[in-house]
Amino acid sequence: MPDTMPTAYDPELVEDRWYGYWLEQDVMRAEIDPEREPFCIVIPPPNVTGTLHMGHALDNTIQDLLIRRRRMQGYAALWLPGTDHAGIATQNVVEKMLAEEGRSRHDLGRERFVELTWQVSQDHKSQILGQLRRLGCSPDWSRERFTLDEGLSRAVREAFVTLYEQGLIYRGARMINWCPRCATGLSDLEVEHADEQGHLWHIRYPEPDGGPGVVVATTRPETMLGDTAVAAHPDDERYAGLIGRTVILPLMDREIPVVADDAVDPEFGTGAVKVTPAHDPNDLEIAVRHNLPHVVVINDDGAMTEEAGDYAGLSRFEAREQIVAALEERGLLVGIEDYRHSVGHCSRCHTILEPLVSEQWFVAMEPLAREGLRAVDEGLVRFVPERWTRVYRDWLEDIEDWCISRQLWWGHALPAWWCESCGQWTVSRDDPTECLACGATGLVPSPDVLDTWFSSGLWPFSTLGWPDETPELEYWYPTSVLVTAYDIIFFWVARMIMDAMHFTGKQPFDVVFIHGLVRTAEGRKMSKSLGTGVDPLELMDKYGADALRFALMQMITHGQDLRYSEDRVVGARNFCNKLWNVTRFVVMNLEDAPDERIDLASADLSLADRWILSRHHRLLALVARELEAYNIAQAADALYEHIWSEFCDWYVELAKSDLYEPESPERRAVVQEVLRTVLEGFLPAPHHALHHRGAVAPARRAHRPDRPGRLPRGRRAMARRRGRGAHGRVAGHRDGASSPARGAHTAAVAARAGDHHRR
RNA sequence: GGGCGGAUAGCUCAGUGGCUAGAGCACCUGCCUUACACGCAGGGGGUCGCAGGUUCAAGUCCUGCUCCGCCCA
Repeated sequence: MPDTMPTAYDPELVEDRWYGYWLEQDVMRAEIDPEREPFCIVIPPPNVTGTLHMGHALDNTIQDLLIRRRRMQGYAALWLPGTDHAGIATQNVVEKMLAEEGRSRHDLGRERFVELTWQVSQDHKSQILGQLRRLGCSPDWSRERFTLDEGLSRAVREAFVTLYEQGLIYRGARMINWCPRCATGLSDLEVEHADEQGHLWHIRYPEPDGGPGVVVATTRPETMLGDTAVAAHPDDERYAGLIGRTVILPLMDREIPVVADDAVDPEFGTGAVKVTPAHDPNDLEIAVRHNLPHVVVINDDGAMTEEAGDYAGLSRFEAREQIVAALEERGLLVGIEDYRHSVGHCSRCHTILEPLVSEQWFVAMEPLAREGLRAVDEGLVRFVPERWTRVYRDWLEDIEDWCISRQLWWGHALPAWWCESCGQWTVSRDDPTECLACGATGLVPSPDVLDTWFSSGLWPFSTLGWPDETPELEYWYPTSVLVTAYDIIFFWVARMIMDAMHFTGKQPFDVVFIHGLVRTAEGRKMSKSLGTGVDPLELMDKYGADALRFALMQMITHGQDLRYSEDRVVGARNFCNKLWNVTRFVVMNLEDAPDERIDLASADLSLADRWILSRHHRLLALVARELEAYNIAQAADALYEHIWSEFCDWYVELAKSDLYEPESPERRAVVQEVLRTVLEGFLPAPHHALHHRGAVAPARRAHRPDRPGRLPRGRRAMARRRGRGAHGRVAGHRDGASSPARGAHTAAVAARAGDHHRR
């Protein structure tokens, strides 16, 4: 046996092979079973924008740990895999590909662009799923979903139409964030604010009679062309005399009023501000209060409109330069100061956004937010760590309506049709042939698609068959745990909770386990474009999937970002090697052990025997407790400590004399029994290896019911011995984790240990 | 401006009022001892961010402050 076990652990020899074996044995499939308790995790669907990064490796390692543990405990444990079409993100990826060839999406046209994006996304999807397999993940592959597949698209329509019928989706002209490059509206969440060094330009707006007028300060002089007023605080004595009078808007020679408004901060700039209702949300509010007209001077594409007079057609940046120059020439530029201010950028392409008034579709969030708050208030959803509850709550308590329409090509079509006859919208579950308002035919489908997060919000129940009342939904929903990073609490977690409460009347999951982001050793963000990304595939090739997984598990802190360094994976790989070798040692020394187990409770135990058994039971209890509390790193560290420092360094060393020169055959047999008992505690597989030397039928032990009231749990053979494949053939068991090959060293060790204690 | 998190060994981090504050990595010394050199035995290394307070006892609880990071507006 030892001659077929190399002295150094070699993941390549076992990982693929065992994954294939699990597939062959169908151990990942979850089936509805009224005799068992359901347990369900739906995967946070990776975006089909590319391949998996370290964050995914972390997220999915945790999920695999949780699902394997429950599977081994006898639950009907479903881990539902899938991917997200990721609307704007994927569209951007494909547009960048085209840009490299000097083409744009418009060169292809909508139909061909969407076709291309399908190809690209399918390509990414298969890579992603392959990476999950490489990582050793054990979802039920037969239930894989994609946000754009037929069933989920139907769920999206159902949700949209229902909200519309309930008056919670409406269409209207509102000021929204507009990305001139993507040429679409965005939600508030898709805006990335960054402090940038800019200028505060002080511009004089003279009085019609040539009087000095007022000096306003602005960071965006190009918008002045659309000014329809100047405003000052009502208590600001500097401008008391000007309120109610007019000034001349330079360059446009338009007479505009000076108004008093509480919203003006007297401390900012000169205390007088220009009012551009069409291009600034705060100015729009002032305009509403003072009944001011709107003048649109910047277009959808970021160029100046006809309303911009001499500047029409220029880009907003060129216009700024020329306007500043023109003002200076006319002596109206009173001063320029350096000024750091926050600028909104498109979270996908980083273009500076324009606030524009635009006709879009919105979800009225307030009623939904109330339901979302109820979910946490009543304890239906529990955040782990608990402090994220407040982050979630604060956002919901102060929520704005959600702009859900996107002027993109990649995504779910908005189920709305425009009637050219009466100008009304028809919103419908099925493609309508005539206008619901006037009955006219010739409806024009909306060209818009939905915000990608609209479909993600339905994910926990749409993947289980909603809106149909499927057996899966009935059995596994609400799901058990959601595992995700804190950066998508608003985008995704909150919306899932609100949608679930609204559409299903139940929480989408009982627990949200929030983890941090994987950062570089220096604490920087990992990013492919910055060259700071680390490819999990490369690490797995170098050290094995288990080493990566165990390293990640050890690094998990509650909600803290974790700093990755390769040293950690090396350490975990060494631990894998330790496990391999102690297994080797035990296997070698149990060649002649009897199949009959010794009852340690009545055996004549040495001090060392009693010590290690006591430490071992303490470890099993500790791991179980830590995992129930989602203290994954603590569980991993406890295992590491116990296996290495207690079992290997002390017990195995002490056992050698009893094995090599025993006082009596009985003594030797007892030590052998202790060795296998402890080893099985964290590595169930040797159980088989030790008992299948001869002709013992694997099935007998594999199906040993080891807990009354539960269905039999399988045990996995240690079938790595070449030429003895039969020993590893354990048919029909449902245990997907107990192989020393992969699961054993990471998730399954922890899961197994915890499970052991539960019995 | 509001909120959250962090500050403990050179680095990354545990530490849930109670023994001499721990681990991994790194470093130093000695070992290829028949499970493992991806290893073994041993060693050095700390003003627990600062200042107060509570307590028989504080890295841990309270107050204030400093610095770093993140989120929101």
